[in-house]
Amino acid sequence: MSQGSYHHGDLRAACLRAARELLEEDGSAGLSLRAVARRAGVSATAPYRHYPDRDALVSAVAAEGYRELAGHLAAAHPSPATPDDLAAIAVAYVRFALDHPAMFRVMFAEACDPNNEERVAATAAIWDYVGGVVRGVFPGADSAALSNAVWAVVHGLAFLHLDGKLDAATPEVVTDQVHAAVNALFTAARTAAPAQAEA
Amino acid sequence: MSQGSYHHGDLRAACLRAARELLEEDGSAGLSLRAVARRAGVSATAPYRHYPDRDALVSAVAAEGYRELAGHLAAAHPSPATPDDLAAIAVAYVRFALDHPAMFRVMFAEACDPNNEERVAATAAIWDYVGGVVRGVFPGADSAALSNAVWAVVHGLAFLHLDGKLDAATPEVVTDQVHAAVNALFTAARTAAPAQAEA
DNA sequence: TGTACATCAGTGAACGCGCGTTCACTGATGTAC
DNA sequence: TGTACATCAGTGAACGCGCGTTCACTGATGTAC
Repeated sequence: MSQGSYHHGDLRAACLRAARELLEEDGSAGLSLRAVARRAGVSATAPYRHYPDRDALVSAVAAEGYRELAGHLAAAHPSPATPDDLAAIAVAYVRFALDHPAMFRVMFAEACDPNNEERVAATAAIWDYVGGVVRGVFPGADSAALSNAVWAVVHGLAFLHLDGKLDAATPEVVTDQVHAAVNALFTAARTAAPAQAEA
Repeated sequence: MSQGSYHHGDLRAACLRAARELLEEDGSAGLSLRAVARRAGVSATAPYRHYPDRDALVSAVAAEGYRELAGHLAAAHPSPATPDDLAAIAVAYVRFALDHPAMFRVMFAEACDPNNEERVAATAAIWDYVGGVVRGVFPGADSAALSNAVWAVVHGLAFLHLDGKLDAATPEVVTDQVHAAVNALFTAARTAAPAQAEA
């Protein structure tokens, strides 16, 4: 009973749901407390019972997004061990971004205040996850640097597709591009300039 | 005389300058036509002489950013031929993002309408530039896929640093991390899982 | 060189809008006796 | 079981704000004769 069925039923959850819908429909510009209240069928000030201010609601949306992304990645491959497995996870990451574009932006764009514990924890969790994958796929590598690099590749692909800088006409095209990009990266080094190849 | 010294002198340029200052000071939330006019010392409606609406001004800022980024990259290394040269360009890309965070976001974030010719052309120019670098450093590779991958790495590193997901305490730290990430990527493949290494 | 005129950059008042947030309130729910 | 009360989720009016944009205007500049 602690957070269910009072007057409205569960306004806290309803606000979150409304916020995500607005986000997907109108982008982050459309995400206002008043619009959320309107969509939840409630007075403009009702959400203040559950969120101290607008930022709190936005952070809650971001937190939910982080949890979903983590689940989505874990589901893509249970125990990745090869570059191909890694590519599958990369595809899942990019697909998540394209499936929830506005939420993905909320998760990773400027409103991110470094003081919000939930966000810091979520970021750390992603980093740890990527680190684990990298250590599994490339044992013995400089895992910190490589984790950054791998995260950057998938994150960059996600944003470039999201922003229309790369062709994202169909999910299949995106999947192929992500696969191709990751594979290209890991085969390029083998044919790299002699200066490094002989080192 | 076509676009200099009329009443104000050159309000068009003054608006652009004011817009960039506001962007760096308050983020994109602070970028309003009224604020631009205020900062340029001019009435709220004066900018309409030079920009039909707010979007036009924002697009002009983005276009300027693209031009500067291109120049910055070209200056980082005149004729890149090795992975190290490529790393130097990666550093330049990330540094540009951190030096002009709000403008970088304007250039690459959601407001990007696919119909704006200036933006499409700028994107194509960056892609071509990266493609040229990649072909120089990795002759014989799948240059389209690898170009996407390389752009994604630098773009991802830029955004992750920008959003505080990676440590960006000092320029030196960032430089080192970018170098490390790029190097890790191009050495990882050589120690990659056998499944691919033997293919 | 001097005057009349056209151009058009910049003005200032006004519009309607949606926003975040406050406040005192109402009325349904759960609880103590 | 029934009544009195406390709690607190949701209400609705109101606030001040800055925004984008319109409109008729003013007045400095450049140009034609």
